[in-house]
Amino acid sequence: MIDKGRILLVDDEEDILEFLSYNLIKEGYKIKTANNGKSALKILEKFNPDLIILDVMMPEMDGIEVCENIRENEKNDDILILFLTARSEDYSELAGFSAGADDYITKPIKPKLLVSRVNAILKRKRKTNETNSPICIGEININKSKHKLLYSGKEIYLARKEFNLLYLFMTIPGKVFTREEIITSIWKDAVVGDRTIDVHIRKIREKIGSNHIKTVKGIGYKFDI
Amino acid sequence: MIDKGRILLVDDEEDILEFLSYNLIKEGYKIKTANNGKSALKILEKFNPDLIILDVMMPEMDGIEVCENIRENEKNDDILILFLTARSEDYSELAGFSAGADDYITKPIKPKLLVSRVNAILKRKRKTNETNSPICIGEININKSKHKLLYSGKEIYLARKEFNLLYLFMTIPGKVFTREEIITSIWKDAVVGDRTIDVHIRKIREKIGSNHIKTVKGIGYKFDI
DNA sequence: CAAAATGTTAAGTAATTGTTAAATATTTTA
DNA sequence: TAAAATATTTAACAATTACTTAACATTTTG
Repeated sequence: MIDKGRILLVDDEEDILEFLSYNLIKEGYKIKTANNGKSALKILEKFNPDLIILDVMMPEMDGIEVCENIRENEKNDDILILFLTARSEDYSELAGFSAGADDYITKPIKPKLLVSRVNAILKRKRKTNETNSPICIGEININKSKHKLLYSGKEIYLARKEFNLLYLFMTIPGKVFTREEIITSIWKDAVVGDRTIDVHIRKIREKIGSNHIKTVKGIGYKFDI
Repeated sequence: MIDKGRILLVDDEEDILEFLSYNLIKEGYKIKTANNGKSALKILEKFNPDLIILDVMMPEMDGIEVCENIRENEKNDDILILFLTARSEDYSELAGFSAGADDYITKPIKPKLLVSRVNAILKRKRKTNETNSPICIGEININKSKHKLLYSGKEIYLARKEFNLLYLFMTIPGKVFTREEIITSIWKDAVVGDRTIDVHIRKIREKIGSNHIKTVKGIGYKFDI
């Protein structure tokens, strides 16, 4: 069967893990399970799931906390998180979303609903990943999903921030991205010093030459062939 | 009826031109037609279409060639190109995209599909243009989001204030902008000396010639072709 | 022609970006 | 997990570019 996606299930109740596993394996998903937040975080390192289904109510570390932990690491930006919540715990919807969840399902879980929800959310993910499809401009070929940059056919390694910057510029060649736009898009409104962007730009230029990323003084930077 | 957009149709078969015209006019588009590549390029200069629908198979100059010709001129960056191709000519998809096409439709053409495709592609265009759509007047083409000024096809760099000034004038060609209007729009009520505007105007004139920005003594400045 | 408005220049000032190297964080490796 | 290797950010300073001003010239208008 084709690889429909990888899902990590996190719940303290073994029954629920089994129930979820059963239904999702039947659909063709690759499943791993964890019965607490800590082991979830551990499995996460190796398993590289597309989606994590997380019970909100767990002893020790609850789902919200686990979610925040996951979201802290930028590396996990692409992982979807779906909460399981009892119908009564209404608050969890809010808390969950602000912690970085992408969707939630209320217990009791109906198999059909679960499956269709999971299908939908992963389908959406595949779609947005497609938009992250490789961009080829002139001699420069950049592939986000593979984190790979080819310059005149040979591979050049860019660190993550460098890569994301260059990729951003290349999504709309010629457009001048203001510093503000860059910050909100790459740093998600984190506060970084004034020269941080410049330093990254410098490093990119060091690697691909200084002709492609142009400075528009007073406005921002843009990519040009 | 509102102006939904301007489309240039290029095909060597009169039947198809009529068929396309009929369906697109009904949708509210302004149409011009050409039955070969050469005349298409000629019409292009005056008509300034949003979209060109181009038959791949034409005698003399084929669609790919016409497309490349159009794309050669940077001024036409914003024009969308849609290919008409027979289902068998699979290669044309690839060749077309690499020549700079934005989409393609296979013959035989179904009216509904055609219309929905055209609507979609032009809707997308309007959306991306809405923010800072490029303005093209005579030989002058100014694109705010790219911070780019083309004069007779070649790029001229303007500093930020110069650029904003020229862009402001070009948003309403012919309108006289008073000094007060200019100040509030460009300087956001900062206090600047009496000659500041003049100096910027002078620099713009130095770069694009002194015919386009005209002084209206006692009132302000305006853009004219 | 005189007053008012605008044009021109060069120089001073301000603002923005580039460049380092070192300090922190993070990730990988052993 | 500790050490090593990478990545990211900061801070100080240099370099560059943009902007404004002021003094004077020129043009326009009544």
